[in-house]
Amino acid sequence: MTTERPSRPSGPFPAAVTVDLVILTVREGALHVLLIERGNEPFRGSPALPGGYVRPWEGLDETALRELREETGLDGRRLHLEQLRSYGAPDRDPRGRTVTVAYLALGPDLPVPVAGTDAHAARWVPVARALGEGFGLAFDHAAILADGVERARSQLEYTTAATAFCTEPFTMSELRGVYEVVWGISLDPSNFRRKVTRTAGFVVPTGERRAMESGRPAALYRRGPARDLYPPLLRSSEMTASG
Amino acid sequence: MTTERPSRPSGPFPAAVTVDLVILTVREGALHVLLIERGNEPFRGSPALPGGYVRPWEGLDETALRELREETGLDGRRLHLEQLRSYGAPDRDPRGRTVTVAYLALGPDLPVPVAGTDAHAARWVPVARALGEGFGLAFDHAAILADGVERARSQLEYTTAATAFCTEPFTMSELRGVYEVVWGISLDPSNFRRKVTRTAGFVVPTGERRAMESGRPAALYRRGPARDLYPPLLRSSEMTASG
DNA sequence: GCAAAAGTGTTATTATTACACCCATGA
DNA sequence: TCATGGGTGTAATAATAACACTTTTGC
Repeated sequence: MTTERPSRPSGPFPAAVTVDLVILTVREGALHVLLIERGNEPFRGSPALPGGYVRPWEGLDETALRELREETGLDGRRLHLEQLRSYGAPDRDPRGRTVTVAYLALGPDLPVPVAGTDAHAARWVPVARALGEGFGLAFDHAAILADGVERARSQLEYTTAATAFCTEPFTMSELRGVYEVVWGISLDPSNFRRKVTRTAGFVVPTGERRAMESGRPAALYRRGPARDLYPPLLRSSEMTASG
Repeated sequence: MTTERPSRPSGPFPAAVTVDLVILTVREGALHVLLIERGNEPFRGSPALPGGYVRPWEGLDETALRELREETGLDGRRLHLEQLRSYGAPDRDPRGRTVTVAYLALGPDLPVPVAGTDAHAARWVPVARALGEGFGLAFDHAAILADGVERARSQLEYTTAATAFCTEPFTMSELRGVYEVVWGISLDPSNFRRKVTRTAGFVVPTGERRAMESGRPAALYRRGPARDLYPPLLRSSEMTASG
């Protein structure tokens, strides 16, 4: 709280606070989200975003990190993890008033959540399907997921977050593929390369090369220290929509 | 909530949920924030962001709108109002666990909060002072305010939010002044004008003019329908720092 | 050699920047 | 007429977009 309002009877009332995670990755040429299957009512059996209650002694970020570790076995400090926004419609949970703080995590194609301690039926689902008709995401999770995807798209414009989707070391094609998959458009390879390599600190070449299935071997890169992109890499300027 | 975790005893525990408002305006050539003076412990007598408890039947946006109306007497639907982010450090309120959802409101130089029903000692404070040494904002409100200011700066780059600071109708100078005050830099008047007028829907000319203290009368404009700026008006590209 | 993908170069277009200069008004 | 912003024009620079072309691999 922060401001009492003695003149108006509106003191604190108990609410449950949770953290839900929108964990995105790029797999098989499509954006995927990590979903679990609910084991309890309400929405028993429905797919849902992983998440859980904030514990009394935890900060919100801490809860997000813990949930991420529990659900995926991954160290959140090595992923892109940021608070997305909060959702608190009074009827969002039929059991009672809950407010959830959503977090967005971006990571490379993780070895499927099996490492998690209690990864109950966690699985990767293409975002297009999870947001499609009749998929039936629990609660308001479809809206949260949609917001998360939009945030991810925007992050690709102004930050180096795309590298979070790549397993190091990665090729320029792989990085470009992230943009293409997340934005759903095609980018001109040569213009993309120029943009990335000329942005100081976006990627650093390892000097190594990797042979591809076919064609000339590609140079390998790692994430650079830069976090922000200037100038940004705007999707509306669609470099090239060469299907 | 969303995910129970039967294997781990971590059920819901009561937390108070509040909404705090970062209400910004431009006055006398400086960015100001609306602060109240706390009447109760803790931080009794300290300046703080206006805010209050979320009521049982309210959504978060509703609470923000209600608080805005109560504190300033203004209709939030006519201001730029958006969720900023949430803060939930376990020790942020000594009375107990609270999570606050901060909102950012941008408005023209409001007729000082007197209209509010219970505007207890609400006043405009220059942001530079509120964030300065020894000002003593309650709770973690200094961090929230800093985040709000940074968000506002960023919004000016990518959206037409700057018009929210202007009283209609406004002149090009007034709009430019908003950018200069919020960003703390000087902009080249002619380049700024070109940028604004060439962005479809940013502003619409009224056809009227207003005589200034000195010099040629300035054309008047109103907010246009556009919400996003493309291309953006980036502050790093500092048009001109002719300060 | 051929296909395929990496990578380089070149040009046209657009956006940004800097700044010169004219316009309309009050004093 | 002068001082003071408002407002227009223009040229240099930088970024983007489109696309031709060369390189290096596997087969």
